[in-house]
Amino acid sequence: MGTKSTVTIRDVAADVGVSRQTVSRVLNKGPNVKPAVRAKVEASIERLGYVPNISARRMRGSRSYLILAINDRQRTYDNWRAGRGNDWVDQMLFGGMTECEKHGYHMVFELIDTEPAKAHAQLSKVISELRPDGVILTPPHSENGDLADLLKGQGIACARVGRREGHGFVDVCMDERAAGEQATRHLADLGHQRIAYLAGSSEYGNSLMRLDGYRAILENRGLEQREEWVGEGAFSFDTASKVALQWLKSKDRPTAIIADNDQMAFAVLHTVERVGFRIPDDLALVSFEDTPGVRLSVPPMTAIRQPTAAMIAQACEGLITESSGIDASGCYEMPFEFIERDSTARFSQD
Amino acid sequence: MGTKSTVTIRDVAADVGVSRQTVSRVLNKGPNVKPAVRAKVEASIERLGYVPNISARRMRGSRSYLILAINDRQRTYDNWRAGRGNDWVDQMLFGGMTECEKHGYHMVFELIDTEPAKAHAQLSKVISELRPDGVILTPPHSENGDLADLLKGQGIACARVGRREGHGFVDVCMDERAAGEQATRHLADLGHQRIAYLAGSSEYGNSLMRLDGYRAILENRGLEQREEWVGEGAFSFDTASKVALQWLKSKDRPTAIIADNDQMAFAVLHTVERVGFRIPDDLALVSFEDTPGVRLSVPPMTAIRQPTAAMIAQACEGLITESSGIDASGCYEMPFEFIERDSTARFSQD
DNA sequence: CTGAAAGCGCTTACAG
DNA sequence: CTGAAAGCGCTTACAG
Repeated sequence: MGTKSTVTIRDVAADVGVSRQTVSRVLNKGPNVKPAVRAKVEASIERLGYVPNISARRMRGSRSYLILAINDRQRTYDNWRAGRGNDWVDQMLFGGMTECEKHGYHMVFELIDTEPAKAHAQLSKVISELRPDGVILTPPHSENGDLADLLKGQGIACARVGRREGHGFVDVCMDERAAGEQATRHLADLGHQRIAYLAGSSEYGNSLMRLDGYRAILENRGLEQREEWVGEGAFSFDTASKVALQWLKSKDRPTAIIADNDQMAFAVLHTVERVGFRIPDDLALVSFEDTPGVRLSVPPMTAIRQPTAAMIAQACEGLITESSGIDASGCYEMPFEFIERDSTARFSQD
Repeated sequence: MGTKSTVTIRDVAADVGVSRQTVSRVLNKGPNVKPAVRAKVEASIERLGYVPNISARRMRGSRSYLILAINDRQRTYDNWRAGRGNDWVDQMLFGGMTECEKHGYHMVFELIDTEPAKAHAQLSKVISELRPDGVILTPPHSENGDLADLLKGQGIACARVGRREGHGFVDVCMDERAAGEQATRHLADLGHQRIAYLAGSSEYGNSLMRLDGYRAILENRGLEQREEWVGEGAFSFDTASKVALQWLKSKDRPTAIIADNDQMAFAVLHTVERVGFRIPDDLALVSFEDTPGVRLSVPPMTAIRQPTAAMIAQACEGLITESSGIDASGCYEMPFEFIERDSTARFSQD
């Protein structure tokens, strides 16, 4: 029905015999429409196949029905080019599009540069062009205060992934500390006594929180803590390989390693192979991202799974609520998953 | 600069002391502006930080600067949920966003259902809302004539992935036959004489073309062709496993298998492991998609890599050209890549 | 080469 | 509860 060239609010108004404003009120679920009139308008909309034009809506109106999700250009391109199969973007879209659709919104995904000055200019440009109702910032842009200020200055709601302040922002995160605890507890429960932690970067707040969780469990279970069992892997394959090699060659070597991201977990995997050990028999391994490669590795890895889709969905919901004038700022902590696979097993003193 | 609340064309006009139409002409690179005036306007735009509002542009104007890319909802959700790491969507975005950005366009990605009636209604809705200048249809929607008609009926340019007709459409594809030839030639060059082909579905045109390429090389090289060496794997892991098992258990078994997609290639990998053979020593294997998992498998697989990003970029370019009133319809065949990894090796009669 | 007028399809105050 | 008017920021004919 109604695939005629273009049905406008005017056609519906004429069809029902009311003014355009009345149709607009029905569309926007406004008050002050007699139920009978509302019903007639709704019927006409259905029959004519009328769909509001988003561009027109946002001209005079205040809402654009657009949520803009921003990722870092460099990292995203690197991933795409490498075809590494990191599914961060997919999970963002999954969560974001699903949520937006529920509310009649559309998600637009854009990339901006890491470099602060460029990032500012590019974000400024895209919000001027698109005038989204809300913007989602992911790391590292979620850490950039200028960007957040720009958005707030233009009256655009802003969600930040991986932040936890709230205060005017829709912040979404996961409980990193609990994730660190979970990984460590799992290994302790399996009987491991010498558990090493391959950290990403001490500048990365979330890394620190996970590490806190690790330490808390070690403390709690009375397991040995050694400074050299906390390594700096710099989120890099090569650096992580070196650290892992050192650990594996040491006597009293760790029997389990927790890696702060998948890249480093793969480094451990390769290093273990190189020295002729086996996972999980000689070493248990837990990773922290659960990108697809982790499921296909040999053996498949036990991992913490970040709730990317859930975080973005929550961000969208918050942003959409905000743009209807209701305060939805705050910090939303989404539950992570822990997925046991074959890279961890009971430690057997042989 | 110019992060004031909102700079409009009016501000620029006032700043330079010309009319809004003149500014509009400069913006749209129209003729009939004195170079000196053009320069002054451009300088003012730069200084004021003016950025055209896309919604306003598409109201009176004919262009929306939006390209809509449509994927199948079911398949996309399945992939996302499974976290299988299929990077189709990523490659679409990679090619599409890069190209759109060059032309000042934005890409919007949307999902519609497979079921024809729903697909029609959903596409109709989203184009009414967004009024994109062009729409990219991917399989299976690219095969749906109704959808193409809907778009053309509304005067929206349409690109189709995997079609080759042209005729009013911007069709993009890869040379499937040549890909089939390439995979087969590679194996023949390595000395394989008994090469089997694990086909997807005979209803899928691209499958048939690849198969043609396979047969052509066999013919050309004088290699044995057996009917039972062309198996129907239905693009499914389980079905493909059965076919592969039968092949591997037969005497005079094939020494190489070409699989029509990665799912089936993985099935072969697992089956080989199950019967105690090794790849590439006992069997060479080539796959046809090169999703990320293929690079992480043990061993990494030799594969044809579909030019997804290039196809979508080409589709965007064609669509943008069309929307400026120039005919860009036709069939664009993009080059595929062939990536040799460790699942193929010289056949040694031992 | 440049500008005054009209209008795209909606929503926002403002009357009634 | 409903409608007549104005206007969002642009571009499109149409004059000059």
